[in-house]
Amino acid sequence: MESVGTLRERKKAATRQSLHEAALRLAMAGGLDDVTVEDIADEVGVSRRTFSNYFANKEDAVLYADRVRTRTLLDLVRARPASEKSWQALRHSVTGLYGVFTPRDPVWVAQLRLLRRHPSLLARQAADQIELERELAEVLLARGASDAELARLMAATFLAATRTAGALWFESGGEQPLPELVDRLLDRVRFH
Amino acid sequence: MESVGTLRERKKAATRQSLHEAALRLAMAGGLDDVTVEDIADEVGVSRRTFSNYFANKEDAVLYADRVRTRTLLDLVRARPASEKSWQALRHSVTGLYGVFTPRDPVWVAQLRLLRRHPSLLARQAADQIELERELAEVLLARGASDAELARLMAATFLAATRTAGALWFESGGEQPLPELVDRLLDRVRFH
DNA sequence: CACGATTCTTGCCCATCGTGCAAAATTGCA
DNA sequence: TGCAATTTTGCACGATGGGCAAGAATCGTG
Repeated sequence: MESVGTLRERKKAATRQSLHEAALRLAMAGGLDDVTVEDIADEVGVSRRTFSNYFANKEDAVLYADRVRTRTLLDLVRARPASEKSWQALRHSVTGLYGVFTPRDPVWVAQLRLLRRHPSLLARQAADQIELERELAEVLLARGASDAELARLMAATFLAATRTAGALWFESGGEQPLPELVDRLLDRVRFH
Repeated sequence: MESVGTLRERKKAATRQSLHEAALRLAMAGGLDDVTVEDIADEVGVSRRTFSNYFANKEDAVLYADRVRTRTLLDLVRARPASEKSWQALRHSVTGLYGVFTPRDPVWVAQLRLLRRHPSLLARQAADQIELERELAEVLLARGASDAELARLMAATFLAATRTAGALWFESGGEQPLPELVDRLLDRVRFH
């Protein structure tokens, strides 16, 4: 199971992943505030300075998987048939996302709980989303959305809706399947 | 023009406002990164430690007016006649908001430019919005929204749309009036 | 394989930050 | 006016992010 890329690249990827996992693990265990950057670096066997070469701060490290998932979403949208309307493409893509990353993964659940509770994580996550919003709008436009304004509005609304679904799902203790919740919320919004 | 409250309260409010204005002014002038908390405190004639008694960090200080505006929005929504549907109440409230805070205020424009550019401000602003989202949903529900899920979805969508309108308005260099843009975007969204 | 060129890691340093704490200053109230 | 409550300030401390340069690891090529 040799991954692609040169040894250097693979090592960097491994280190980044390790740092992310360590950050997540430690934050889940003791609470984000009680974890220092140094703790995370030590856990991985790397210097504090090296941590900074990979992530700007612990929040970024914790949310790394989120950003990866984000990239995947963009790819999924790009891969949808051009005949599909924008909103439909988004709905199908997010369904595909939940296929790739099993929503029942306990780590993911725990992370979500953490996110809901910690303001500084919420802030970073929201900032990431705003950046994503732009890219998503571009993709929609390239796919043939009627106008730039609508593309931006749809991207923003889509992300707001999925985020809300996540919030509701977490608050409800995960009783109803997340994919259904997401789908239902997205279905309640219309554009014209 | 004696404001309400005891002298202490008025002084605190004045200090807070001064710190906010100083933070905004300095950040607009030299860029947020080149402004230290100490700079802001000095500008107001107060100690660094006192700054911390009012704001957690410079971003919070810069965005203080935003949070005030946010409060106003909540009040406006609460004040709408109960007969109005949720979405209409939101649309009318935001119109009222732009009546209170003149959208052509150059300070507000400059702040918006700043916000669009600076990641750490985006992050804080987004975090504030998420908190607002919750309260807004509560208000909608209290006003008679059909269900909690819809209330949350509407609150999130509404904020996403207004934020998008602001972004588009800024990017277009403010050529079309912001209120119109907001109204048009909000009009393009429907729920059921 | 060898070796120069890249790229990554580390340690050191420093300005800044957020905050607990206690003393000093200011304001409220009787 | 004088005591109580609140606010401001200085001090100290651990933590942070990032510039810089030396050392280590990896790469590509001959």
